[in-house]
Amino acid sequence: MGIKRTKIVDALGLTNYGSEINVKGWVRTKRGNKNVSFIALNDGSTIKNIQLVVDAGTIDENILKDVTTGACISCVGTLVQSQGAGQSVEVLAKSIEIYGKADVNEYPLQKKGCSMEFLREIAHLRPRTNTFGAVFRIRHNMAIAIHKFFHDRGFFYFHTPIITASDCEGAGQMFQVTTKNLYDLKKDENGSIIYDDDFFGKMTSLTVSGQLEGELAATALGSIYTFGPTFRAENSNTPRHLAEFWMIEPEVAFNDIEDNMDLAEEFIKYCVQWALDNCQDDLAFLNQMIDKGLIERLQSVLKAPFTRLPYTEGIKILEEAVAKGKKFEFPVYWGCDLASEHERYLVEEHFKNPVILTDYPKEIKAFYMKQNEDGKTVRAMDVLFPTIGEIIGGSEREADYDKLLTRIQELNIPMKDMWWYLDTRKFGSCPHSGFGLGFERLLLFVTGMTNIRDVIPFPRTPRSAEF
RNA sequence: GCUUCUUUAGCUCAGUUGGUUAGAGCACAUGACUGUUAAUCAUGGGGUCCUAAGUUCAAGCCUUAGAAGAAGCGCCA
Repeated sequence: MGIKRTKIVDALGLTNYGSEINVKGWVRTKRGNKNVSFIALNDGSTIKNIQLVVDAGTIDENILKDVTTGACISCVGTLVQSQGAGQSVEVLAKSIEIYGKADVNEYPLQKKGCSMEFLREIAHLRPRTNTFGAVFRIRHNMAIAIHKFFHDRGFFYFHTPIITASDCEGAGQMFQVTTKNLYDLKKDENGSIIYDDDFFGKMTSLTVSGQLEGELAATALGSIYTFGPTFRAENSNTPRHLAEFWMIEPEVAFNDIEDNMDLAEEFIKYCVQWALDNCQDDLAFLNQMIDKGLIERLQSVLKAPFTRLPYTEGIKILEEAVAKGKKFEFPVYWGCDLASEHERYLVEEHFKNPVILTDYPKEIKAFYMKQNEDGKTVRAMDVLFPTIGEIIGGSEREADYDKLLTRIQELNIPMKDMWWYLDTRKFGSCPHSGFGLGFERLLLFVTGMTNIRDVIPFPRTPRSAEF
């Protein structure tokens, strides 16, 4: 053929009508009559298809009959202005080469009407759909936005380990990592498994958070962020949980809780703005097909500051709501952990705006959070979004060695896992803050998808690790 | 893990009080149409009604158990 391939995203912007062009991609639909056929071709470079026009007799019938939905083809033709209404540019086909046929009786993707559940069962093919093409292009763009946001502000991308020997990183259940023969486990006299001969010589697991190591980096490089896979072995069956997900965890020396909130809010707004600026076609599609209010909701998040509210004030609002007759399944009182119905009331009914809740009772938050002077609360912050709930959890960290040690001992956290973490407070301790943002939860918000299994290419959830 | 719901054609679904041969749209095949936009129109093929046991003269429909999926909740990001 000899003509260099043009990506469809570029071809659609060309105006040098009459010149020869080569496009390659997967057939979405073919339609027409005995005089002319129309082929909608997509190569993933954009959600838009390019239309190939085949005049009768131009292309061998035997080739044309293999141009079916799902087939992969290469087409050389003339770039022309479209006579039809749906597009401005199209390709008048001169020759078509079939790269890969797709048997119409076996190819599972339909032109319309597939449920998200069905597409999950064919996750190896679902990126070829409009919806998942859009989602995964946006996913890429969000990853780029995240790196650009932090890089532009002098943060360093820091790689924390995926395999860890500490079992106290968070409250989450962990996946164990071992090369031991599980059919023949050696045990000591107490029945405990002996790990001396395991690969690392001790029990190891997949990380549930890079935060503790991230803090080590922040106390050296100043401002860092992590962005990597994270694993939780919780038996969580919800549209907001994955066993394997990606998390972004910035950690900044000398930031207090206010700086931390500023960073979180600026960060989320930057990502949303990036999507609006760089993913217009994909967002327009999702806005039309998945969620009619998507673009408007994205724009509205950018307009107003997030509502910032101490936990104690939040409890007051909830108690007032109960007094006025609002019914909650779980009781509201100072000290209670907020259930999602409580969070949703604050975000979706009371404020109708993203809410950053701060200063939670220390009993319901992690050991490393900085204790307030009141002796009761800690400088935690949760960023709560409509429908998806907690999108960010973070805090100012406890910088005082004695306070942190006391808290660790109160909670019976083993020192063998904590000595190196405590050293950051022992040697040149500094105030610092950070947070964790669930990448897929951000994507839920940005794409309007409602199930987290549909914003990651190959979801891992309880009883599901296919592909 | 708890609660609820769902499972019928390749896909999305309907199926009345238990009653004779289980339906529709899309997809697919064939045909029609001189430019279609999820093309349209006509005709046609296509079924382990999730699995097992039970009740009944008779079960897609009722009962019990199981499986898979989803939603709500808990845990959290």
